Amino acid sequence: MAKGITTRADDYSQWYIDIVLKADLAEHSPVKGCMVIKPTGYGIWEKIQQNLDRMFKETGHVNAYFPMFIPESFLKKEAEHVEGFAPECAVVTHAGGKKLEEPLVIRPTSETIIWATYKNWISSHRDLPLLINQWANVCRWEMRTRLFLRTTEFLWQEGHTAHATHEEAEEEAFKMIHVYRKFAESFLAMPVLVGRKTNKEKFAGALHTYCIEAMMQDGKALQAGTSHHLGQNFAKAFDVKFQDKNKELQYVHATSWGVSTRLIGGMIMTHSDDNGLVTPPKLAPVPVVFVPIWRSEEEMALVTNKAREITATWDPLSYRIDLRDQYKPGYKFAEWELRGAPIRIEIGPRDVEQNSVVVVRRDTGEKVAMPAEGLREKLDTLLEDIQNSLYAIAKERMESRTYTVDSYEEYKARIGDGGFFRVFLDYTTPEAEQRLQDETKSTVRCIPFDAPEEEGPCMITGRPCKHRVIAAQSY
RNA sequence: CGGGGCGUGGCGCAGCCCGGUAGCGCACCUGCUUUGGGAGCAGGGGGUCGGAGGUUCGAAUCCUCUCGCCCCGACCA
Repeated sequence: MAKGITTRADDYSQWYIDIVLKADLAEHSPVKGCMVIKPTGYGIWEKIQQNLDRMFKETGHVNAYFPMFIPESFLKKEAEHVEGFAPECAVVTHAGGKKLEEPLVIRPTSETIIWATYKNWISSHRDLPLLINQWANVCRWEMRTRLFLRTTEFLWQEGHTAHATHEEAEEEAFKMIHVYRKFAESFLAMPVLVGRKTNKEKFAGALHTYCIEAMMQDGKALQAGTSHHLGQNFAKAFDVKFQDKNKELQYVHATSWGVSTRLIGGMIMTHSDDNGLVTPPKLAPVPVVFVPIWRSEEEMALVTNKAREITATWDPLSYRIDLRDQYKPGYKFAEWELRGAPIRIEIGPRDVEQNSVVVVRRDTGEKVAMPAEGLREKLDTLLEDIQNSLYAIAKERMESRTYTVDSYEEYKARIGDGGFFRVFLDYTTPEAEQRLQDETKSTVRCIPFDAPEEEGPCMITGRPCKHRVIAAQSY
C-alpha cells in the first residue's frame, strides 16, 4: 500500500485529498479555498486544453480574451443573473491607493462583459453567428471548497456565441454539450449522462441548461460540463440587436458553455486507486516513463544509452527517462505509480543483454517483458488498451449503479449508498425537488436526452410524469 | 454561519497539564558504501514556537484578545 494514502474504503473524501496532495497535483495556497496547481496537475490541464481547444476550433470557434474586472453595474443588468451570482462575487473597491468610483467585480463568469462588448460587434445578420471561446480564470466565493472540485478561483473555458435565431442557438447549445460528452468519453475515459437541467438547477439567466453528469467511484454525481441556451436574455439586457435580411431589428440569441479544472477532480475520482493517481493515457503529461536500473557507472552508461537508442525516433513529449541518481529504482517505481504514469518501463543490464524491456501498466499493475524492437508500436497499442479499459470499467460501474426506483421510501433508504436513481419526479414546479433536497440531500441531476417516454406518478407528489429523471447525491 | 481540528526549521509531528531559553522523523548538504519495489552509516546546516497584549526574574508552555488555514454540514462549475 502506498505511503500515507487513506484508502477509499476507509474515508473516500480523505483519500481524494491525499491523492491530490501526494500525487503532487496541487497544494493549498495561503488564501482560503485557493490552490496552487503544480506542474503535474497543470500538465493534465494543458492536455485538456490542447484537446478541447482543437475540438472547439474544429466546430468553428475562435479564441479571444476578455478582462477579469467587470463594472459592478454590468452584473445588475440581467435580473436573474445577478440574483444567481451576487453572493459569491469578489469585489474590488480600492485600487491605485484610493477608493474606486465604481466597484469592480472579479468575473464569476463573463456573460456581462462579453455582451456589453458584443453590442459593438454585432449590427447585421452578416456578423452572425459569432462563435467565441476564452480560456480564463474566474472567481466564485464558495462557502465550501475542495481541491479541483470547487475552488475560490478556478481555470476554465467559456464559450459565448451569438446567433440570428432561436433554432441556431439551440443547435449550438446542443452541439457543444455533445462535444463535452465526446471529450469526457474519449479523453477523460469518463462515461457521462447527457441531459437537461431542471428549472431549479439551471444557470441563472438561461432558458435552459444542458449538462453532462459523471458518476464517481463513491456513487456520487459530478456535473462535468454545462451548455446554456441563453435565449435573448442577455441581448435584451445589453441591447444587442442586429438587422435581419428583412431589414428588421432583432435581438440576438445566445449560448454559453464551459468546463473547468473540476474535470481533473472528476478524472481522479473516476480512475484512481489506493496506490495513487491513475491518469488516462490521453491526458497523461508523461505517458511513458523509463526507469533505468544500474549498479555501476558502466551499467548506467550501458542502460541509459540503450534507453536513448530505443527512443531515438520517438516524440520527445511522449516519454521520459528518469535519470535522477539520488533515488533508487524502487523509489522511482513507487513515485511514478503514485503520480499516475500510465506505463512504466524498467530497463536494466539484464534487459539490455536480451534486447528487451519490462513494461508495467499502472491500471492493472501487469508486468510483461517486451522486445526492444517495435516497442513504440506495442506501447501505443497498450496505451490505447489502458484508455479503453479505464473507460469500460467506469462505464460498467455507472451502469451497474444506476437503479430504477418507484417508491420514495425505497429511494430514501438507498440514496445514501450512492448511485444514480431513475425515478419519476415532477420537476414542473419546485415543490418536489425542494422536498427531495431537504429530505434526502440529493437532487435531480438531469433529465436525460435518451429517457424513454414512460408514464408514472411522481414519487413524492404523485402527480403524473411523462418520463423518468436521474436523481443522485452530488459533489 | 454551526460543529471539529490545527498553527513550533521545507514537510509531518513531540514538547505545553507540572514556565528555566527548542527536540524527533522525513527532506536538505558532505563523504563512503549501495541501486531489478520507497537504501545504510558517519558528519553537518537550518526554527525562537501564527500575531498582539499581559502575568513573571524568566513564556512555545499560564491569562486575554486576535488572525489564518484545514476537515465535516447548510450554498454552488
